[in-house]
Amino acid sequence: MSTDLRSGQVAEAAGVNIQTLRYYERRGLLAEPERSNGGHHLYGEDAVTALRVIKAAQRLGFTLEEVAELLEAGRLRHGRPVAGLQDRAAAKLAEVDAKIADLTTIRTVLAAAAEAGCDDLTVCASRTCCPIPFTDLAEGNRHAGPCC
Amino acid sequence: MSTDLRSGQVAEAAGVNIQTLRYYERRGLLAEPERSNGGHHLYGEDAVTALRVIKAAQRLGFTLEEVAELLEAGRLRHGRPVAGLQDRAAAKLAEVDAKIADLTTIRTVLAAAAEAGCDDLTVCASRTCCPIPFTDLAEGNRHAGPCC
DNA sequence: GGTAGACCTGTACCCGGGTACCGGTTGCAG
DNA sequence: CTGCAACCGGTACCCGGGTACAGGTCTACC
Repeated sequence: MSTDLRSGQVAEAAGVNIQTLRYYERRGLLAEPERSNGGHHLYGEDAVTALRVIKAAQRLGFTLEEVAELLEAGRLRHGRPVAGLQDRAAAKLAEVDAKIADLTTIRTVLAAAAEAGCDDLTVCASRTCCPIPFTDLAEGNRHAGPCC
Repeated sequence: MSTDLRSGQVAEAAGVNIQTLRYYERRGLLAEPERSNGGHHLYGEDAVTALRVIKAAQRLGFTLEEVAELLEAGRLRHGRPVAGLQDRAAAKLAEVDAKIADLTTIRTVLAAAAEAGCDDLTVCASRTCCPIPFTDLAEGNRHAGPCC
């Protein structure tokens, strides 16, 4: 019933490079499929789904390592509850929120810089009228508002 | 008048690693300073400021290469207007906005996944009730809302 | 059964942004 | 004047996420 796909077809269908497919297999994100007599990989439809899942998780902000854990957890979870998708999604949600907040700060600063007509960073850095909070930004502070 | 600082002191003051200091010099982000007879770098206070500027720009989302261009542009600009900080800040602002929008989408999806009680990605991917839009996400689509 | 094109494995390289190690000077305090 | 920390340049390595290339094999179609 598995509609025997070749690697090129799978890669194509999922929109990834063949090398990437191989790479995911090496990293354990994708199960090694059946082989033809000659050693060619023979995938089922589910491989395409799996790739899409990986890509989706990646876009949700998970690293490949996290994706691997997530899939592994899913595979093992049968019955007993492993700290699974739910918890991790919640944690990732917090991360994403933090990142959004951070970018929002940055947005504010950039907008201020654009509006204030800053033109040269090195000059701005020594003028008190510049809205860029160099020191705070350098230290990676959140919630750093314009200084003046 | 330059309060002759040594590399360790500069690095310390700016909160970076000495190797990083060297690295920035190699990349042309930082002017090579005076040297002592023995070849030790002798920095002025301005080096610390320069480092802070670099770090700030980096946190605003500029790559080191962009920072280098920005500084270069500032240095050359004297008089005639080069496409300087202003334009780039505006462009970067757009990028940041796009990134925020993207993350917001992701946030929505993660929240939905958490709420729907998804537990296993591979299982979810084949159930229509899962709110994760695998296909859309895989293709990197913006504005991909929950599918059901 | 020949041949084009897809596929195989293995290894090496790319990017950005650093960081680490090494063996050899310098600077400064005691 | 000695000893030790700090510094020097150069090179090599790290991370994450791939991508490329070489040289050999398989499949499918004519």
